Amino acid sequence: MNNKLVNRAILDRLLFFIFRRFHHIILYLYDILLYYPSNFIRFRPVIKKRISIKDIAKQLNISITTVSFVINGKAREKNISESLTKKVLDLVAELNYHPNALATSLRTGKTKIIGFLVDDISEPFFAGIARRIDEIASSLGYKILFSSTRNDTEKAIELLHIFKDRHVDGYIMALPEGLEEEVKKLIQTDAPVVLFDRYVQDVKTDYVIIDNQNSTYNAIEHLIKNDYKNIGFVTIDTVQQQMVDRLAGYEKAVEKYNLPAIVKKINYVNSAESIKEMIDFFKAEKQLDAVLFAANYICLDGLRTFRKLGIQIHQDIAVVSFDDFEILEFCEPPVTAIAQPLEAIAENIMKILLKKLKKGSKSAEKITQVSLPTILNVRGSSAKK
Amino acid sequence: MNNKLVNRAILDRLLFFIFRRFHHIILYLYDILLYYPSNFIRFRPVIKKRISIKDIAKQLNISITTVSFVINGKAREKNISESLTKKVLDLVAELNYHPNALATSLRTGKTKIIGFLVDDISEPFFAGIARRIDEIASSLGYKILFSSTRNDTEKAIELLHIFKDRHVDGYIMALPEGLEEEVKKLIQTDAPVVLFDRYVQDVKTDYVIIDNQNSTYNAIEHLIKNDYKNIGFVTIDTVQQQMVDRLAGYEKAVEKYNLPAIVKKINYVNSAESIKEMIDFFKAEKQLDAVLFAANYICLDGLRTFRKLGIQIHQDIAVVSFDDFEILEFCEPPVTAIAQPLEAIAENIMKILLKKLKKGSKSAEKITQVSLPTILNVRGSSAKK
DNA sequence: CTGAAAGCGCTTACAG
DNA sequence: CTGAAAGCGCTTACAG
Repeated sequence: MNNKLVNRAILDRLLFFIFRRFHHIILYLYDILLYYPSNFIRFRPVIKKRISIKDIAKQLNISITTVSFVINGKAREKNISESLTKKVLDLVAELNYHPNALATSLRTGKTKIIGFLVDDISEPFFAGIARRIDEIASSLGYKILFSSTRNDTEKAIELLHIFKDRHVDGYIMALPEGLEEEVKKLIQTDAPVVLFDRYVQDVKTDYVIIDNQNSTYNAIEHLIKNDYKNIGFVTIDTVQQQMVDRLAGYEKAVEKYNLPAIVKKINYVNSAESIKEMIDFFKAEKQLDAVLFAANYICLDGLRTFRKLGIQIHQDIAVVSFDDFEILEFCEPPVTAIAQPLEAIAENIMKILLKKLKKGSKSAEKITQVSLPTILNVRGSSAKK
Repeated sequence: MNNKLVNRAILDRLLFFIFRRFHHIILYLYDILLYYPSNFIRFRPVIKKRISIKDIAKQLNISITTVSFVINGKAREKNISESLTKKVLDLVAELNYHPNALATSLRTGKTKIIGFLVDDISEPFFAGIARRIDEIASSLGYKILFSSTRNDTEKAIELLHIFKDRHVDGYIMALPEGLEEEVKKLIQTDAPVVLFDRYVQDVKTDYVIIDNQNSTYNAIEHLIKNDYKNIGFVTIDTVQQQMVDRLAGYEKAVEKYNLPAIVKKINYVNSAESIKEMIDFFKAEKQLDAVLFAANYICLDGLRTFRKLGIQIHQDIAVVSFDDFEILEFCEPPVTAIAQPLEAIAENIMKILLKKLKKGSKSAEKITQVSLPTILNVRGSSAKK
């Protein structure tokens, strides 16, 4: 019964008062006693505790320094004998020891965590990027912490701060509106940041986008070659650079071929409102023989509009979608689409980020800005008249 | 020039040899000097360093203990005077101090990170759950670390270990095949684990699933009420409990109404192979007037099969899909579907997990197993003959 | 070739 | 009502 009361706290106090200078030595002896209790006195069962570098060192009677070096693959560099190295590695394997990542992080300042911030992780495009980024990151020992801003600037700023507090090593984000200044500040602290999907002329940083202007230009040229002459362009009313660029590509193409520019800029609130606006648009512009929808959700609403108006794809109007998604394959006929190269986008993001991560936070690095080509998946909806 | 060389390392050494016992006091003086260099000697600009609890304490001339208590809202509890509390909070706000989450985690053993493990984060169902879980978690100070197993058992086990090494506070997972033993081990260590989507009879743990059996039962009953008499069921050949339950619901329904059970179990490898098998099936079973596809990807392949065979939805065969997804709305006519309640699933997962997180890791807790009802979205594909 | 010890930035049991 | 100090589990500059 009394043995139970002999716990570390009480022992500590006693030892402290007996002889302060030998505190550590005595504690050490006490530890031995804890580890091999049966050799000394009857003791309550040893509590299973997470094994640490100290335990490894103790069992081999060497210092934790040596253990640390071996574990971190610095055995050769630090001239640690092969036999000792092997002993350490064997024990590590035997005890299934894994270093505490938290302690390592606190010490080194690196967490091997990357923050991933997008509007909504459940959007297929972002979810697709997330999966691919995670795959590359995981293979290199990094993990992804994600969050969705849900188009809320306040929330986005807060999330950025949370990432910072948690010491993420790097940031990947589809820049939310209103976060330009925060991101600038972040970049000034030498934090590795890679943007994708959107970019802002004003924010000088690394990013990976697609070549929006040429994508729409090529799509429109494809329609023109298939004899379409009244080609509409449905987009949203925004200053977002990628949407501006898509429109510019359209305008460039129709101008070059001397065709009329028929543009509808939806004041996007939600799907229902958007459909209403499109109904008016398509009713007013009966001469249209083709249309390009500037993004997946716009195209979705466009297809819904066609249903309501009884408009037949291809038969009544040729259709091209910016962004490719499964539904397009199931339309009758299937819809031609500009596809974003998810794989390439993810790879480029990670390539840039990892380069920055490796370099350490020395500033004055070069900025890498990548613009990737898209693929035009030609289907029945844009076939020759 | 020489001033530049007066760096902390050298000073440390000197101090160390001069008088070891006063080391700390001297260092403290040195710190003052660092902070107010202009008062003493010409010094290079102070390096901007991350502000810590120490800095707050030093500036107010109080102990870090007090600062810590105030920051953690224990001021009242620890009887710290209101005026001092205010002083601390003011300085914290002024200096924009944020505690280092890493240090807190190392000390407390809590990371406020939840590990989220699924087959593929880019699948709409998982991505949808991910977003909702993140929202609830974020509002409570937790963050989500995710990874995709890609149906690789080895990888899944590794990922689980990585989560463990990173000390996630809890786990949410759609149990991958072959991970039963690992998860059992995890649960034995009192780690909070909540499964969803799948479950295994054998693994006693908390989970949130949907009521698979009743879902298919109701859907079949719906078809029967609309006069369908030869109802097929297309599923995959698997022992996964949720698929077994879906089949059971079907079988129960046709048995009750004395109808034939016409079941196709696909040996699922990929979409192309699956379509091949379905083509054979539908060619052989011409008498079918309705079919229920047991999951979204099966339904997708079913729809592709219909295209190839020129089978018209509803006109030739009534269709119901287990899982609702956007494409179904765009079919002609739109397809009836059993919809999983994403919101409710996410909420239940988090409710259970948070309860376990709060309790601390005392074992002998009750196990919560939730089975949620689904919604049958009735559309044109299953209308009366 | 190896080890003692400081320190990353917190929390908290004690002491007064 | 407040503080000194140990300790979470690592890494690494020094010392020998």
